[in-house]
Amino acid sequence: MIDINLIRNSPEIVRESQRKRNQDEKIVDRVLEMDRLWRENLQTLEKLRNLKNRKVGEITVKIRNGEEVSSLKDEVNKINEDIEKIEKIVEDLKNQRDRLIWNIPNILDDDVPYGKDENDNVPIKFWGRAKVYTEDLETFKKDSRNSMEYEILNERPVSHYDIIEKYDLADTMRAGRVSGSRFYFLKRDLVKLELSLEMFALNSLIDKGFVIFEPPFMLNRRAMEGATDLSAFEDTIYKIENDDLYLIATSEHALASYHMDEILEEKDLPKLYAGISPCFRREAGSHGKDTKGIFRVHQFNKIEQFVYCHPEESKKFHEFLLKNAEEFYQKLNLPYRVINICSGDLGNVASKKYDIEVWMPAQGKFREVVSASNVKEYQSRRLNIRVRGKNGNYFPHTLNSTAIATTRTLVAIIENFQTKEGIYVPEALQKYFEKDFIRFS
RNA sequence: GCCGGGGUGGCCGAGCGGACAAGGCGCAGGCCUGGAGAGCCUGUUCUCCGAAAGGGGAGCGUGAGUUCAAAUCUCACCCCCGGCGCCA
Repeated sequence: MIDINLIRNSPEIVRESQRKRNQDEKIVDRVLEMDRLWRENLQTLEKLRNLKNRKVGEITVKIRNGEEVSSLKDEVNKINEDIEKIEKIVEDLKNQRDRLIWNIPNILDDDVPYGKDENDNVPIKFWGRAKVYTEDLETFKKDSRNSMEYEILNERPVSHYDIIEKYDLADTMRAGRVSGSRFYFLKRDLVKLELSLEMFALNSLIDKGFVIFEPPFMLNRRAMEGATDLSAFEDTIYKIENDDLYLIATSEHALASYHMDEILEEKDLPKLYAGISPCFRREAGSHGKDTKGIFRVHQFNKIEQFVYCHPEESKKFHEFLLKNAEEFYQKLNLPYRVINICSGDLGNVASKKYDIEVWMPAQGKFREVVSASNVKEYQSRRLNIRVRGKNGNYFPHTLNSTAIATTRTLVAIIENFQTKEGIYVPEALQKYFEKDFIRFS
């Protein structure tokens, strides 16, 4: 949620942000109008309540003195009728205003490049040596801005889907029967490889000073609404029937609402949290995309970084989170690029976002594995999380970033490290996996 | 799930129909001091009007109700503690 005072005092900033996001800027004027009407009526209401309070005070005094009060009672009853009427109007106006504000996306950071859609995202960093099938070379050179080393493959690597089905490392057919499409049974070595990824990421984050959490996998409506936005409720979030509960789509949701309605102490900032949890996503509106295998699924496990910090430090921590995530992929030796998400492709909650995309040699594309967002005070306002400051309380900034999303990283490993005989296990995972190779049999 | 006990400000805690939610702790500012401490004063949630000084309104787990008046009474729901039951 953005600050109503920002809309009141600098509506042009909000309009500009809306324009760059390709979103309605007239909403700003509707908010201002509702706000004006609300304040007008609130004034009237408060004057009436003040009058009533004074009358009730008179009654108190008179009763003490044993005087007659029935005419005063009648007066108060009359005022109460007026109060009741105008209370409804005020409440209604405030709800209308707040619903509008609630739906305004976060104000864009100055660093966000202008763009219409994902094609305008700006690659800013490249790392590693990619394996590129000859037919993909042109795409690769374009997408890597000619800034990455590569080696040519004369044969296209086998898709992760074919490998996991053929060697029984996962079963999506039976999962389809018992749960539906986009579900999977992970099996055999892939289960252990996933656990190795998780241990690797958790231990690294502990070393960097993060406190690790396994959060609740369901949240109530208030917490979920504070952590997400309305479009997430429609496209992403699973609702539990008969209960006020919603399945988290990432542990970010739980870690953001962890401090809901609290006032934090300045000396306790920054708070570096890491969550490990399954992520449940409806994937509504993604029909036809990545329908096979485990790349885009309704349920996967993820280790997430989350930070609460002083507003002046969020820029710094955004880079910190990205650096941590990059380190994981470097240690896994997976070639990647970092992109700065453009205004038209940015989600409502983020003010600025980086994605890490790993080169997938079987798909011949860079694919998203990490998303790192600076949310600034958008979530802390919605969740009513404040920091006690010397000159009054303020809203902390929150940030989140994937550390490792297991299924997508498994896909990256299968695509990048396969041979005819099996899959090489990245060195960083070997001490957890206890083998260096998954042999096809 | 059942039977008790409870939910008050940043924290502790009194109030259990009537005048500003007592008191304490913590924190911030001021006075005092050579400096600190002690002591004294003010402030410590949200919100509206106001340039400010200042003034108003709301707020006692949540929501409804009774009353001129509700932290206080009634009802429903949520959460915490204890006991019983069930249970991986």
